[in-house]
Amino acid sequence: MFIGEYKHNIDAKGRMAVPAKFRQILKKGAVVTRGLDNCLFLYPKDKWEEMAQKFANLPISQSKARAFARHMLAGAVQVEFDNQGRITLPDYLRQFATIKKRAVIAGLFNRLEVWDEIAWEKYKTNTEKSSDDIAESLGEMGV
Amino acid sequence: MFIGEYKHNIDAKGRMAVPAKFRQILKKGAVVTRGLDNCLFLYPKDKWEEMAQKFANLPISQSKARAFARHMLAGAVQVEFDNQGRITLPDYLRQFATIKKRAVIAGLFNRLEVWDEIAWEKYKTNTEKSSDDIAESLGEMGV
DNA sequence: ATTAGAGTGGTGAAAAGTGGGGAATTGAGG
DNA sequence: CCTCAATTCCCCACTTTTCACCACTCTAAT
Repeated sequence: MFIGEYKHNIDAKGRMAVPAKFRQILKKGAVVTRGLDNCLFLYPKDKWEEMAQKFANLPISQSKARAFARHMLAGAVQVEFDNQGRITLPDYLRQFATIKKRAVIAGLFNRLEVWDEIAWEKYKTNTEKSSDDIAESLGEMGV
Repeated sequence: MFIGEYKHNIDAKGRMAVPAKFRQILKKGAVVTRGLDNCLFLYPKDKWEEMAQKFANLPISQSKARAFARHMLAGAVQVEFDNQGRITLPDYLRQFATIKKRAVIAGLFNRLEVWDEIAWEKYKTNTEKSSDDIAESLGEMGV
């Protein structure tokens, strides 16, 4: 599955190389969508459909649920690989994540996340400061 | 299992020799990740997957859970041994643990820890002074 | 003293990442 | 229906990094 942290460039045409070790998994199809914390989520197609099903089944009566479903579902695109193992990220997704040139790809087990490099560094320093909190939370999460 | 303390060098390419007596255990695969107190954790693959499964299933909707999953999962890499019994530590992990050249490998029963030598010495002197106090607190945790 | 195992360092070939050019496609205007 | 421009996509070429392999040193044990 997906783990690790990779720094890649995005060229003028919005193309981004996917780490080689993940291409095999994504070969059957991949879906990118708006994620949380201003990053993009990239799912293998089958995993995506499973998630989409969950979002679609959220109670339609609650406005928060509707907003979340729209966020995740309406922003999704299926992406294809070129011969160099790159995918093209549409403008509106790059803008959403404020990705200019340097991007970070993070493996989160069953999905990849795509971050603007600076945003990623900021997020890390912010959350590492509270790493004690996080460690304490281990108990709460049953780890 | 893993016990003991070893001082090894890391070369310009980020390669570090793993103590020979542990290689057999890690032969089937090993995963390094950001640990706590600014050191790295090294787990046998099967042990790690067990943990990763828990991280991956944390609720995606809670920001604390996302932060923790990113710390542990995005910080992880599967490492392979070369013919000399070395593993390569990626830049971002060496930076995280502030490891330059001299590293300490410590056996913690079911995991190995990798420390920058100086950080390790500091940590030891700090905790040795207060180890009596620590021992007192352990009682509260049922040790 | 010799040998075997462990740790360290360097070198060359292969793979991965990056950038750009040209053909094919699409869509609008004549 | 045809032409032209704009965009997309595919392919080629270059650069950088990674990985596998080889060689040396040091320690320890026979």
